[in-house]
Amino acid sequence: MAQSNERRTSRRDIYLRLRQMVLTLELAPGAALSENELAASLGVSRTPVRESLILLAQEGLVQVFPKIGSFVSRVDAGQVADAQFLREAVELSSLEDLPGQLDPEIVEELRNNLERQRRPGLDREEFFALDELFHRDLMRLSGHGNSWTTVAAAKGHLDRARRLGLHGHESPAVFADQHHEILAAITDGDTPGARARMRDHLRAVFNDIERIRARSPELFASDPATVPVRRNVVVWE
Amino acid sequence: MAQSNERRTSRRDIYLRLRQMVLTLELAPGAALSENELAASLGVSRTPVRESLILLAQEGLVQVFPKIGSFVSRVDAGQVADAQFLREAVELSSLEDLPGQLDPEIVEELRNNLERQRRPGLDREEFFALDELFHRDLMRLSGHGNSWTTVAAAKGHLDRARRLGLHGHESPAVFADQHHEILAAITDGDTPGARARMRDHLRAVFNDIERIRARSPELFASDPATVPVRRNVVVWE
DNA sequence: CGTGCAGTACTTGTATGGAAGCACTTGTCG
DNA sequence: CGACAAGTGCTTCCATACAAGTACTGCACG
Repeated sequence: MAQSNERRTSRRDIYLRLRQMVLTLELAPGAALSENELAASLGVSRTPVRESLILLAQEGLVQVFPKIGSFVSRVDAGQVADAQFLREAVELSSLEDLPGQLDPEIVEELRNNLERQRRPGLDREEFFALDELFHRDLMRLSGHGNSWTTVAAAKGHLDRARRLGLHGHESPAVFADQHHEILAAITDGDTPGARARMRDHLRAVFNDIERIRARSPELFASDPATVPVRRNVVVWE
Repeated sequence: MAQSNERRTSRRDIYLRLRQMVLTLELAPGAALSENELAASLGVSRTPVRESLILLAQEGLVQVFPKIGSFVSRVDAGQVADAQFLREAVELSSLEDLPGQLDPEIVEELRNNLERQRRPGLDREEFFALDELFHRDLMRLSGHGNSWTTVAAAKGHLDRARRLGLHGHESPAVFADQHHEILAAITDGDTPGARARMRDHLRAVFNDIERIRARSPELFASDPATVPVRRNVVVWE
């Protein structure tokens, strides 16, 4: 896209880096952040760090309590459900707008993507990256690629919950199969079938979450207005 | 909601104020902003102003060009269409999840709202505020009130376009009638009817935009990568 | 008169120093 | 021993100074 337009700036780097760390659970839900610490460890001043935290706070990925502290937000079950609803509504509606003739370039890309999803020895993050691209390209097929951006921004909590779900022995192969069926229905021109399979797929993803929530409740927010805990002294190394 | 939780902070005030000014067109699309000027006129330092602009930039309501300037973003036809798609998908899907027994409190609120929409002498901003609440409450009926927040955040461009559309002699009465029909279908338990009327309503809103775009093209972005113009020297007084 | 170049006035980005506030710790007094 | 209060150390917020970069302005020169 307008890649040359966006000048490289320290804030953008830090923002993307922190965001990735939160989404991949490298920064665990509930972890305490600190402008000073982050600034020191990232080698910049507090300003770009602080501005990044503010952006992440607007996305709901961190919580900032004035004069108290900043924390990686716990996975909120309500927000997960909201993101699920939003995503389902948008992705299913998008299927209704599929054109008669699919863009062969995107279809080719989707097929390549699917093949890579089946590659053995795929690690979790690689699979998630492919999954993200797959769903985005599906929406590009119907000309709603930009709306995927909004969905992607809103589903931070959902993504973290999914990563928790795949933390164990879950295999991504099941999801890859579902992806395959969805694409098959689309290329067959079977819109109702595509809708049904897409809905089943998204719900399957969602159902995993309740399972993991029962297993690791401490990563989820119990109360919408959670009380922040003071920084636990964690000596690393 | 958690009103007492959010402490009053200078940044939050400024952010909300600027956002309102952009959405109500008090700050016209394309207008040049300046951290220094805004800070001076708002009586604070650059910091909270700057942080607010960064947030608004993430919402797409302003554009910040490093070392060049900040500008109220022009209404982007693409973003308007994206917002329309998103909103339609979410609001229509929400209707599918309506419970058998509607919350009487919300229904009552919706009825009161409708009555006020018909009050003669209603000005534009009053109508928009009521419209906003009406659609939000509709989603609350199906338990998706939180998702409205996401939609509301994404439809900034759509809202500005709508305000342009109602700048002329348009009467909100037509929309109030449509609102009435939607609510009637819902309380009758006629979900398909509600869907159809809601879709017509949202499309009617959208169609107005193309009309106004033909009339005032300068407020719309011609090119996705618009070239910012240097601040025009406007001496006031 | 046209053209190029240096100067200037502005912009946002980053760094840094208090200001204000919260929570825990510790000492003191009943 | 228990309770209360001052102290300490941390946090984020805000203000401000400087750095880096852009675009316009006006003058000199061909």
